[in-house]
Amino acid sequence: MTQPIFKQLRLVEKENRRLAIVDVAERILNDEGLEAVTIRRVAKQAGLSSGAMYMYFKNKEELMLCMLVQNLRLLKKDMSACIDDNNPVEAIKKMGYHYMRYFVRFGKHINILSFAVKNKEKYGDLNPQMLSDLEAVLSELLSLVQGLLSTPSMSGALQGIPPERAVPVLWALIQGLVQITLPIQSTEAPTYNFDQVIDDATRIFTYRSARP
Amino acid sequence: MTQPIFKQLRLVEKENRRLAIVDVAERILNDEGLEAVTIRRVAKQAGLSSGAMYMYFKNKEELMLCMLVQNLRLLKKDMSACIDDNNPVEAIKKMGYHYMRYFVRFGKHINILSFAVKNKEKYGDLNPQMLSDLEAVLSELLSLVQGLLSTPSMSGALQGIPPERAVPVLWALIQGLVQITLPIQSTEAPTYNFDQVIDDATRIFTYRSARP
Amino acid sequence: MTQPIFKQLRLVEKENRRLAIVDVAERILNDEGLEAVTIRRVAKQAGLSSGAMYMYFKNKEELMLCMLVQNLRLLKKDMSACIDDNNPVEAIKKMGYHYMRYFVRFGKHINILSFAVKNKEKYGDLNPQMLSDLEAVLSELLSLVQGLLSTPSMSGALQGIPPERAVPVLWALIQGLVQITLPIQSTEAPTYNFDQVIDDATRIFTYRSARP
Amino acid sequence: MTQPIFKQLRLVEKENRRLAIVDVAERILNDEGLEAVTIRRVAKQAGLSSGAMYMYFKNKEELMLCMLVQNLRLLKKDMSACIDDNNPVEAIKKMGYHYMRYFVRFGKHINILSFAVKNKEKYGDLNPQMLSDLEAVLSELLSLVQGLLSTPSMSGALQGIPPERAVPVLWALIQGLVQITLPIQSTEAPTYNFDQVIDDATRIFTYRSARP
DNA sequence: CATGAATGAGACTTCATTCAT
DNA sequence: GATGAATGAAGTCTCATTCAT
Repeated sequence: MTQPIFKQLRLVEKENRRLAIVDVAERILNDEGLEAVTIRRVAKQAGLSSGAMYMYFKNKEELMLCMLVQNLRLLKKDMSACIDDNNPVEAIKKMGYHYMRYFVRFGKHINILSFAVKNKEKYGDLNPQMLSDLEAVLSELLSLVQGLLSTPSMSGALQGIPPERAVPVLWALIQGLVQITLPIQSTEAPTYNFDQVIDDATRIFTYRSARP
Repeated sequence: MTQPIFKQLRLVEKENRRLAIVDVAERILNDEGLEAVTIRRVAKQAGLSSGAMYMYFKNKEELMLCMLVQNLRLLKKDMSACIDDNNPVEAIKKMGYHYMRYFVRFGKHINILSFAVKNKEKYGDLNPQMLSDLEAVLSELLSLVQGLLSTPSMSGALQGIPPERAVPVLWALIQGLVQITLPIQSTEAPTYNFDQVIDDATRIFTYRSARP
Repeated sequence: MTQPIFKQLRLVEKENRRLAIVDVAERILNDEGLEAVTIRRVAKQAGLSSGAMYMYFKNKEELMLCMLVQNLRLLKKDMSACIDDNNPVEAIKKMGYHYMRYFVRFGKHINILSFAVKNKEKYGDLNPQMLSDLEAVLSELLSLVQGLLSTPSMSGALQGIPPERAVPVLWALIQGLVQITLPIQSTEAPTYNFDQVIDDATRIFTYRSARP
Repeated sequence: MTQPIFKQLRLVEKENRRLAIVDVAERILNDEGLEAVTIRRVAKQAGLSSGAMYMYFKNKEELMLCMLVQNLRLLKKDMSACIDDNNPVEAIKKMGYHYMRYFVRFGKHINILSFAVKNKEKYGDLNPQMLSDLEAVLSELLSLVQGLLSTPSMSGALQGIPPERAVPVLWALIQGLVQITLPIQSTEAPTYNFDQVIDDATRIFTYRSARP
């Protein structure tokens, strides 16, 4: 009867070490780019042998997936804090800002959805637990946005389009904005600026809601 | 007197072979993803030795750049055909459609802008001709969209935001839409559909212009 | 408590394998010339995959440097054994002989000094430990020669030139002798013979010391 | 009867073009180092196709050999101008200076003798004409030095050693001096200086001749 | 549990040389 | 004579992954 508890503790420790490794991997991703995220480098910086990595992740792919889920959870947490039914326009802007930060951290390197989809085809043998975690956090994110679009004050802007259908539009707008302004912003003479563009976008997008 | 003609013919042939190689590279990009686009594989599928590739492209980077420019030209051609000042909303939709096709073909794998920016820093020695070609086609594309947004019937939707500032918003929206709907669409039970989403988006985006 | 010992043993083994690889590289250098010393060939003859070479040497350059240091250490050991303050002339001859052997083994292919200088510029990231080893053994070698030239019985031959300035002259003479006699000696009908030439050289060089 | 003249002219032209190519190769050797001397690069800079190179040189090896002979001829010409029976010591210094210049130009990259010997083994099929040219110019060079050492005023320094045996000693000294001082001289804080070292060397070497 | 040596494939790239045109 | 496209081998190096210890 004591065994199960032991085992459980072991599992918890293992999960913690997993997270620690993911942290290291993320730091490398940020500091040196996607190509620098190699099993060896992560292992070394995590104080492990490269062989040991395979005790925590079946694959390099699984490590990447784990990073993705981790980051999406963070994004969800940040976005949750933005909800403000009294001022959905402002909330949208804030969400956009958090998405940008997520994008800079992670999304820049790995596209969520194409990753998920592509890998479902190729690596059908990825950890199913992790895949369902991914789906879970994704749907939570969408719910967040949908909740926002369901506030009465937004209905004007949506022009009768049901919120669940407006979600992808809003999400797409934000993602597109980030992607398009980000690389330009790092130029010497940036022609666009994220803050301004997102401001314009929300103005256009929420025209009706502004003056009900 | 015949020599120059000969040489010119040679050059034309060479250019054709370049394009053929780019075609092969693109096929691989589509079928197997970005990482599969290696000099070796392209060469083999093009029926060349890997060494011969360097007769046509100084670099792997130059090959990629060549693909990018090629695709953007196609996109511009397709978009140009959509211009319709009498019905800018419809034009936007069509452009979105073409952008989607471009994105499926190419943009999915390589982000234009981040590519351009990153490489300007790292590979200052890329074929300058090609780089200026890239800049040219990019600015032409932007002009197209800007032209569209400058039609009187659009001014309502923009709410006083000058067209040049609305361009990135529109572009971002389209790009975002494509990215977000595309991978989901290829799922077994797609929850979104590109055509519908872009329809909703234009409805929201151009609310004012619809009923002046 | 046993772990550290284990690790140490591992390190010793690794160092031994390094040396074994250097041995192989040297054999190739001797048998087939400098250009034949490629990572691939060394690896194959050492019974390794080319990839494995990079466990022992960060670079091809590091391998070369390792060979160089190894050989200079041998040279120094051999030269040290020649010191004989009572008969510096004979000592010089013996040193010349050892330098010749070193030269045949290694120096023929790679010029110490130009290697050291060139690489300090280009590869500032070479193993610093090894670079300092190189400098150490080089200065020890120079000290040896300088010590020899500082014996009172040599002062006559130097004609007031301080020993530290005579060092390069002597060294150069020996290096030049070796280089010039060696290739000719391997001809079918050698016109010069190292032993005779070095004999003549010391006679000329140390004229005064011979009859004080 | 006219044919032979034609052919002869053709041959002269061909020889001239050969020399032009050698010139180009040498420029590359000087400017960019030995590894930069590739058939392609030489061809391009000479305004030829790479294929055409093989009309003038059977091999890359033959091109190198041609460069070598060319340079030795230049060296011989320069050295010839130094002969001064009244002041052989000064003449030796000047010869050393010219050897240094030759060395910087060419010898630095390719060792005469080891080249000659090695290639006689490996490439027995090198142009025999050229090989005999090489031998000829080499022996002329040795004669020059030998002539210098045969002047009466030198006999003291040689201590009875016949001039033909002193030749390699002197040559070796010079070659060694150049090799040893040159790389150090390009350091930031050069410890040796060619002019000074050669001065010291001649002082030691010609002790007797200075004060008969 | 953990190590790290080793593999084997593959990445990009350059080169001397040949040969159809 | 001359071209330049093409080859094939070789170069250095990195990586995910496995396995004896």
